[in-house]
Amino acid sequence: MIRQQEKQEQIMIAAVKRLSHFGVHKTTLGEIAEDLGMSTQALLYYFADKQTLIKAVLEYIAYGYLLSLSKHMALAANFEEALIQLVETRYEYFSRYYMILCELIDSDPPKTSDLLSLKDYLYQKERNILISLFEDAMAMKEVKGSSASQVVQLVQETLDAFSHSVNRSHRIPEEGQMKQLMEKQKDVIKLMYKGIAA
Amino acid sequence: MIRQQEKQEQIMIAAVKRLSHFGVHKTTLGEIAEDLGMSTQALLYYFADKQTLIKAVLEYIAYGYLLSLSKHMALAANFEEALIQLVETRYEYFSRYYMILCELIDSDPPKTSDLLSLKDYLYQKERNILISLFEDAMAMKEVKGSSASQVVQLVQETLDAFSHSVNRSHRIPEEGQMKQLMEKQKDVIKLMYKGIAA
DNA sequence: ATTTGACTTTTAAATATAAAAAGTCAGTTA
DNA sequence: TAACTGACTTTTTATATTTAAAAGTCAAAT
Repeated sequence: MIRQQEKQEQIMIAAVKRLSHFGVHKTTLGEIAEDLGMSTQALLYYFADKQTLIKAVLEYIAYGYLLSLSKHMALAANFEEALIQLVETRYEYFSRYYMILCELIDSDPPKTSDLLSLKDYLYQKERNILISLFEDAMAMKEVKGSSASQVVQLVQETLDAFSHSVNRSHRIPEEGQMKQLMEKQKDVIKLMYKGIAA
Repeated sequence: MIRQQEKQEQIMIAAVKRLSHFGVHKTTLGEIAEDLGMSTQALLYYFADKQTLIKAVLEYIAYGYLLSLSKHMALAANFEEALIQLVETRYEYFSRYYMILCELIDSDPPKTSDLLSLKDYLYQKERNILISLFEDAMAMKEVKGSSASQVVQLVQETLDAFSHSVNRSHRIPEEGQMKQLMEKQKDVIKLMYKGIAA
């Protein structure tokens, strides 16, 4: 029982490494297994199939993101700072796991509803964190009173829009391009913030 | 001489029709020629090759866009209205010529510098129109004093980002999806406007 | 409970083939 | 001589065929 979980974690760690370097398509179960000195079939014993493993990896990443986001948000002195932290945390995770994420987010044959619902879940969680902070900011008269969920959703969608504009044309994006994008996101967010600030 | 230009225009009109329905890849010179009751080679007499024809078509569209934009902008009572007109005019052209535009904007083998520079040209012209209006608005104390070109560029890039987020996954976007996108763009623009309003 | 060996099925990459479209050009037509 | 055609070559695109690799199954072994 205990060993089982340990092994699963080992596999996931190895999988994350491979996947974040080469993406889903260019990573085989055999390679992940080899990194751990085990056979493909042995690996399959712990994860029913590739899809299951990938789902586990994504949940692992999502969990880490939400944790990191909460931490950074907690440190922010006000809502504007929190928004900047949001952009930075998104950037960090997006560029670290770019290869995995983009293959799954904008895959041509729409992926299993499993993954879509994970995305929705993540989106929802992130929104809840932001809404809560926005409401605090309203209470503190930092921002004008308005529909928290509406404003927050717009923020999310705007950041998403910018993210989408990255990987156009299937090339691997350069580090610099990513950073530049983040700066743009910050600029827009700051301007939007001015629009809601009290 | 006169006839030459006439014929070229006829061809361009026919080309625009075909291209805006089926896009560049799915439209052949033969089809365009057939619509006009002429042979492919006859058509080739007026346009050296396909690329040249397409370039002409794009310039035609770009010209129309800038004209339409100027007209709508002139009617706007203030800068905020002008921005809304910008979103609407973009939407109109983007959805009308979607098939042509997206194939050229996000083509995998980066298209000839010809087309890229046309895009830059269009971008620049649009920016100039906006900068001029922004400066007027500054003079009228409608908006806070700030770097016109910086603000305008941010507006352009934000709208672009949203446009990019459409055609993900290569499907033909639905009318409703497009409209929804435009509404999002308006929301963001309005919020950004609040951030710059005096 | 965990792993392996021998297997089948599925998916992806590489190659070849055929068809359509693009483009050339000498020569005809008005 | 501007406008076009016919016969042609080259290029691109689509489709089928093959090949190899990866994914997945399962009875049997440890």
